[in-house]
Amino acid sequence: MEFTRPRGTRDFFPEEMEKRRWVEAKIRNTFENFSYGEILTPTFEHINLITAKSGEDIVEHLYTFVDRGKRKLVLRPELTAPVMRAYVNELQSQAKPVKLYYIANCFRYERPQSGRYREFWQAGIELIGSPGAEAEAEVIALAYTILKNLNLKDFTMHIGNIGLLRKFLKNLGITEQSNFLALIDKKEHDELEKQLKFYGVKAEDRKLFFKIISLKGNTRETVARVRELFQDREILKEMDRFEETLNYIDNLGVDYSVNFGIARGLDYYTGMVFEIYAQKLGAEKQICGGGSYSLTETFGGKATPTCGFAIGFDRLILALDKDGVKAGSDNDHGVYVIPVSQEFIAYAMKITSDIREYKVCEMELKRRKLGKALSYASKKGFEYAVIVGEEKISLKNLISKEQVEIDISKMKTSLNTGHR
RNA sequence: GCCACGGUAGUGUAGCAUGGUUAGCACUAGGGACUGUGGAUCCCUUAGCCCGAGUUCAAAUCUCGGCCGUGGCCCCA
Repeated sequence: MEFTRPRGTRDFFPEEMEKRRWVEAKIRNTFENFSYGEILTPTFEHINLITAKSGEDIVEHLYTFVDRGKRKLVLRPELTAPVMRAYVNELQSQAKPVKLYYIANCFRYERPQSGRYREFWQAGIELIGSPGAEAEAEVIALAYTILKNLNLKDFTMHIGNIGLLRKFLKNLGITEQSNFLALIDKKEHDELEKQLKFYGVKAEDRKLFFKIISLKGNTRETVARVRELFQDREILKEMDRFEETLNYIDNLGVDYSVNFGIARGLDYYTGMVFEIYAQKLGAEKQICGGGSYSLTETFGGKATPTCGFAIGFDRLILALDKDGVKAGSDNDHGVYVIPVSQEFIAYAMKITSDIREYKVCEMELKRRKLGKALSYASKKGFEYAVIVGEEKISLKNLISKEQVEIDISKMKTSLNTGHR
C-alpha cells in the first residue's frame, strides 16, 4: 500500500465513532452537570511550556517541529499544562473556583502497544482556586461518577497522599524529594533502601518509611495505622486534612482504597493523589489519574491550589469493551426511498426531502433495480422502504416485510405511528 | 530505545518446512440473469505475495535490513 497511516494513529469508522461519541457525550454531560465549562487550547504550543512543567528529558517523547518563523513548537502531549497556561494568561481574575473541562486529542512519541497510541484522547478537568478538602472530594467523586454513569464495572480507585510523603521525607532530612517520589511510584524498594542509607536515615525510620508506602486497603484501618506510626504534629495535621477528604467521599458512596504507595512521580503534586485502574487492560491499565497540585506559579501566575484529573479516553473505551458495556444509542433506523424507474427520481427526491424533516432518510442514488435497492436497504439496517412508482406509493416495513400502499399525505403519520 | 511473534486481493485464509505450473479458496464489493419486491441461486468483473537488497538458472517460499501490526519491557506528564 502506497499511502498509509502514520504509526500509532488510527482511522475511526462510523461504527466506532458512534460508540466514541456516545461515551464522549456521557462524559461531557457529567462534567457539565458538575458545573464545569469547556475549554479548548491550541493543538500545538511553544515547547518551553511543556519542558517547564515536565522537564527537558520529556522532549524525546514529544512531537516537535520548527515553524517558518523558527519557533520551536510541540504537539500537545497532555492538557494540564496548556489549560493552566491559558488560565494564567486570561482567567486569573475570574471568580473562584474556576472550573474547566476538556476532551481533546494529544500526541506522544512512544512505542505503540495495547491501549497506547501516538495520537490519543484525554478527557479531564481542572478545579482552580479551591484549597479545601471538599474540593478534592468533589473532584474524586466526579471521576467516580463518570465511570459509574458509563456502567463500567471493572475499575478500582486508589487514593494516596504525596503531602504526607513529602513531610515525612522532610523530617528525615531529605529536601531533594522528586527522585524519592519517583522511586516510590515505581516501587523500587531496593534502590530506595540504598538512597535512604546514603542520606543517613536510621534503620527504624527506614522501616517506618517502607511501612508507610506499603500501607493500603481499608480507609479507617490504614489511616489509624498512620496516626499510630507518627507522633509528628505536621504529619498529623496532613492526616486530618486527608481524612476529611475521605470522609466526604465516604459520605457520597465512592468506593476506593487508600494506597500511600501512589506518588505519581511529579514535582508539582502537593497532597492528595489518585489513580483508577481497569485490571482487565493489563500493562496499560491506568484509565485515570489526578490529584492536587500547584502549577500556576511555574507559568508566571500567582500560586493557586488546583485539583484535577485526566481520563485516558481510548483506554476507557477498551475497558468498556472488555466489560461488555454496550456503548451506542438505539439509533433511528430510518427510511429508504426507492424510485422504481428514472421518471420518478424527482418525485422520490421530494419525498426524501420531506421525510428528512422528521426522520433519517436516504434515497437510492445508483438507479438500481428494485430488488437490489431493497437488498441494500435491509443490509444497511433501514427500518422502512418507500417505493415510489406510477401513481402509487408503497410503504414497506423491512423488518416485518409487510407492505401497504399509502397516500402520500399520510406518510408522516404512518412512519411516526410505527406502521406494521 | 529493547524483546517476542507476525505481514499473501477490501476481509479471512491455502501455499512456505522440501525454492520451480497461470498464487488457490471463501466472504465482501461492482455488474448481469431471474425482464419492478429483497437478505436466495447462477454467471461475470475488479483486486494480492509489505518494501528493499542478497543467494539462485529460478524467491510468496531461503538470508539480511527497513517499514507496519500485535503483545511485552522501559517509560507513562
